[in-house]
Amino acid sequence: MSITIKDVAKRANVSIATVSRVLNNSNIVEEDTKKRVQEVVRELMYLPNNLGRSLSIKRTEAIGLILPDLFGEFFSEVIRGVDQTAQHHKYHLLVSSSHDDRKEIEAALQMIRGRVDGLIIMSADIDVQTINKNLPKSLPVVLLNCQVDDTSYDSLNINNYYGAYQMVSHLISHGHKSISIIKGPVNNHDAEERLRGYRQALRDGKAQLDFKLEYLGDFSEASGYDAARAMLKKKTRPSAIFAANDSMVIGALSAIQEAGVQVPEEIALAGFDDIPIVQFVKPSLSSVRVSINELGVLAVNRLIQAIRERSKFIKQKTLVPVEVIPRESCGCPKPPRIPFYRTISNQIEMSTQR
Amino acid sequence: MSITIKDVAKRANVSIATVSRVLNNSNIVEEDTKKRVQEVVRELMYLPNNLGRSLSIKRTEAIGLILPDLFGEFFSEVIRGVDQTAQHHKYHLLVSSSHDDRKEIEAALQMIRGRVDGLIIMSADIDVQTINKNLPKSLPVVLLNCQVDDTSYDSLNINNYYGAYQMVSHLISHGHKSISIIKGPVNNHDAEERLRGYRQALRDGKAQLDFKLEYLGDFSEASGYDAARAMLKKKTRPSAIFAANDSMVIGALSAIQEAGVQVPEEIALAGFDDIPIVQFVKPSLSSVRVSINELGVLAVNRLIQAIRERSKFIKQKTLVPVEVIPRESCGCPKPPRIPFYRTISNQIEMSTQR
DNA sequence: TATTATAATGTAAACGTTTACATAAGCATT
DNA sequence: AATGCTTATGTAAACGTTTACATTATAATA
Repeated sequence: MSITIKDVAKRANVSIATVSRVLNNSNIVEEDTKKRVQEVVRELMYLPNNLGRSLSIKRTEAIGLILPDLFGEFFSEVIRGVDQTAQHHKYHLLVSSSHDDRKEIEAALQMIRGRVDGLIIMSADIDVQTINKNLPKSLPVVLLNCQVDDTSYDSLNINNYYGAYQMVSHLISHGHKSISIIKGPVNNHDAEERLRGYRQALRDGKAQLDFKLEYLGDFSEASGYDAARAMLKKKTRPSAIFAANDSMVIGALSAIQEAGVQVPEEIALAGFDDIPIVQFVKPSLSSVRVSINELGVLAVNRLIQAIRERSKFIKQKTLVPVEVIPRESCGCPKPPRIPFYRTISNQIEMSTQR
Repeated sequence: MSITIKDVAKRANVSIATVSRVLNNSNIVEEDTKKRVQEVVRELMYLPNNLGRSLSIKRTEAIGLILPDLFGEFFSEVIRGVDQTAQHHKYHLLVSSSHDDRKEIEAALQMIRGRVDGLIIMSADIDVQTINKNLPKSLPVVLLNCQVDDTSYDSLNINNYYGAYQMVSHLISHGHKSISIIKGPVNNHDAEERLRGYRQALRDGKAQLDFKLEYLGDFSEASGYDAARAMLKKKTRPSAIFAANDSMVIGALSAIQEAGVQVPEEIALAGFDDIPIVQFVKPSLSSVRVSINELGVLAVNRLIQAIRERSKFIKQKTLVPVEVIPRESCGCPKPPRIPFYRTISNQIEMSTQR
């Protein structure tokens, strides 16, 4: 069927060892034979088989990435960061998705096993057991935004606490003393951390810390809308609102504008995540940008280090930095719009232009 | 190092063949031995090695996808379609990116070779030679939106012609007789096809076909802006504008609104690609949606067929259907906004909620 | 009881590489 | 001329599986 190293060896009148040496340009092969072998390789259009090679050298020179989904801008950004960094380290990338489904996660782990030298896993509800059961202990693994308490895996998490802290501190620096929060759902780890950051910023900034200022939301636009309506009904309303995510801040904005209240003059707004829409609404919304790309970059760097150092590698928990993006809604001037290269249109054209 | 089938065999006092049979639950193994082997497998936490397996059975049960980039909503959508369909067919997915770079494309092809049973390639400037040189003739390949004239590869392309034709016909159905086009760059295949569709629709719809109505653009927002300004300066202006992509239609909208002209009352607008922003601007913009997801689905289906049928498989060129999405800018009522699940925010939360 | 069919298991080759080791040839050194 | 060193090449084992074929044990048949 396919042309193998044996065919080349036979045709060039050498042993397969010599052919292999030529291919991996080992320097101990005579110029003459080298030429002859290369000639035959071209002639037969021989292409080495990676499976055989990997099996032999016990390396695949590829790393794996398992995501809950491959869909949407967030995961796309992760993939991009991972891809670029992997390529930079001369590693190839293998992507798989789990759809946050127990069965599929196991299938993904099993499929990827043996095909990669290391693995990055991003999944909300993966547990250490599942990983242990489906991956050899020897395979380097980095967990991305997984909520595992276990210290037996290296892990990276978004610094929700610090992001919220920074954003709220920024609001305080605008002179706000009474800042409400629209919280995320209970038992959500991100939400809890963001709340914690909010509270600490109030304490440190000597602003009003009061449970009355805390409203419950569930990360949905609707819950943000409801929370803002509730605030506006009160006798005294806060001078600023920090929502635990952007969806809720958008909902809140609707409610506030409906009530004829001016943003940011009468009430300032800030969110979290920096989703694309926040820069298109009016006024543009201040938010905390999660450097998703960097998430991927860091993950790969940790992983490669783990692969290289093997048992010497020290596992740790890393917090990925975030960045406050001030816009009109907190009282800052509107920054320039992001470049257009992000849009589908341009991508299609980029991919089809010669 | 790692536990292999031999370790299991030794421990269970059977041959590796028997262990293999148990693992692939061949039915010709006695219940007793089966139990014993399974016991040992659990005990040693044995995990079969995929490389060895694939090498032996000459199948990997994976397909590859090579994209120009892994970044952004467009490719993300492609990946999603491919991923889902592959999973449906019990194939795993391996993704790699080329960055539209000659060297990287070759590296990607070489790396993926042997690791997959079939390959989907999406790249603007790949040529048949490169593929031939780096992939065995026996590997099934499907080309996605590549401009290759060669018939030796199965290929899928977006139906630019029909999309433009449909959109312009839609404008005509609104009563427009004088419809301008802002063309894409010359020598761009997509642009040419969209222009062709525009002209044919005018012919068939008995609307005014006149080179004076055709303005040159380069797919950029700025070029759309310029083209619209030029139109507005003329004595008689068209009653509708069809831009060859959405970026340009957004630029045109700016120019038109600056001039104080009403959309769609005084001039109607339509674009191509259906990028996310078009539904957020005011008025929302009618566009042609490229079913990117379907692109991926179709590609996988073709590929799997090619893998299954091998030499019996008949290569062809397929055009992927597109869909007109009427919105306010062409005079249609505003359709409901797309659900919010597409945004980064929700994805983060979805991926971290338990 | 001898023969044959069936079922369970083992043996070994195969998949396509790499590489430690062996071999052989050439050459310089004594 | 014998020895050792270098260099080029070959041999064969190894990587971890699957599987055709061989072997053995067991049951069914005459």
